[in-house]
Amino acid sequence: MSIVVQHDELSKPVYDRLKEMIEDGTLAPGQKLVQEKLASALGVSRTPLLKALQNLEHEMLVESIPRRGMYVKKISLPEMIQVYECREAVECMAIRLVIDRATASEIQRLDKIFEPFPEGGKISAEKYRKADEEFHDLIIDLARNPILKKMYLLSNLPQQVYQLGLLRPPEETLAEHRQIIAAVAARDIAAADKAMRNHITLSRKKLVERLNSRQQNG
Amino acid sequence: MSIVVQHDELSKPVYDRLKEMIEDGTLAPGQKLVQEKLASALGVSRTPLLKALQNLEHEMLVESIPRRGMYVKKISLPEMIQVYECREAVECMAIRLVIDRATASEIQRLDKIFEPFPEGGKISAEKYRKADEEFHDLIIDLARNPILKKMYLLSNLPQQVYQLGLLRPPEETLAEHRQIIAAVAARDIAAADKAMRNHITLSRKKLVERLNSRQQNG
DNA sequence: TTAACTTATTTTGAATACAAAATACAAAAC
DNA sequence: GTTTTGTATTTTGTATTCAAAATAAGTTAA
Repeated sequence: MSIVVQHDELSKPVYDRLKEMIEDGTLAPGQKLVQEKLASALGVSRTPLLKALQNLEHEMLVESIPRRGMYVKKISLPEMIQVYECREAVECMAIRLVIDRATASEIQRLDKIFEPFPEGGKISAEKYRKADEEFHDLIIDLARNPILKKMYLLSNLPQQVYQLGLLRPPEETLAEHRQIIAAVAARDIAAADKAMRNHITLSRKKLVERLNSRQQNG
Repeated sequence: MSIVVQHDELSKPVYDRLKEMIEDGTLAPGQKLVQEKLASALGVSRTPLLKALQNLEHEMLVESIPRRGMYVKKISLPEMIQVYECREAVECMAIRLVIDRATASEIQRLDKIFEPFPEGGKISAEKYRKADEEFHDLIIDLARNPILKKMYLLSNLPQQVYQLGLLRPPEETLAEHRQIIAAVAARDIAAADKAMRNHITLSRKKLVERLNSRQQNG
């Protein structure tokens, strides 16, 4: 018998806390993270803090400039477009794997996520944002590929998009989500790929438009 | 005027050296990496070594078990299959971006890689392996998406496959490479996606076969 | 007033020190 | 002979210290 006891590392809770603080804006994009100050604020030494910061750097939530310091990542519009291209890569593959591996009841779970949003009904932006996140997260989980999930986390920055307001109205994307689910339920890989690709591409195009108009104006 | 001097960090050369040692087998898969010993062998302290090891952990070349130690990653067959699924995700997207962004002369560079291997001629396994690597690397570069490239590096473990011998004979994959290039040259996204997906899927299927037969036998 | 140079302070990167946990080893019990 | 228990050693994770580089502040010269 082997009962392995999960062992604590100080850098783990520090990592979690920092991630929270970045996501809720306590640590603002572009802000410098002075190690000594952050460490003492969190009640730890620089060693575990640094490990946590390095993890966040790999997830692109923090940016390090050698000998200068670490900063909360401020994502640019071109980078955001790149992120959406990555999401297209990861999620279109994920949906294929879901079709291959998910049971009927697991696919039903996808459907249930959007039950609270009936056709034509009024939609709460915050609730819908959470449902959207849950939907994409569940797809990755049902794909049952931990490495792909790691990649997904790497392209999981679009919370920053949501903080600027939704890219597209829920009424528009809700229908797309339902199309994806229908294709998965029918185990139709080509249709699911197409629906997912369309869903992500449309959002990306919004970003491209914004980039172009910004370049023309100023 | 501002001349920014590239500043050295000790962890960088340590990282490079460790990566080499893992890839050439000096550090064998499964081997424990005792920090003090490795550090003194490399002539540095544990601090920069640890940073290098953490980077390698993120690239899945090293595995860390908290409080126990760090080990050279020993990739399993199921994981290798997952890697190929990730490659399908990343490279199928990359080929789309290449069609969108690469110039004609850049596409020619893809073609030149396989010039040394004429139809029906004898093929050196080692030379072909390098050409194959160069081909996939160039596709990622021509996709001009740094984040996607980061993902690609994460799924770039298949050197370990090559060390066990080629998965499929060069004669077989050479034709597939040429199909991909032709589709890109014709700027045919659907054909390129299909050719790339086919190319990677066939290799993956070999791995699945191997996994299944191993489960049956022992 | 602005610019350039000096000096002081802060901050990073690396080395060292230390405590807690894991491992290895040896003696004792079965 | 095998298993268990207690002890010594090793190794990790964290804290601290230190030197070098970057930043900020202050001073002098144009």
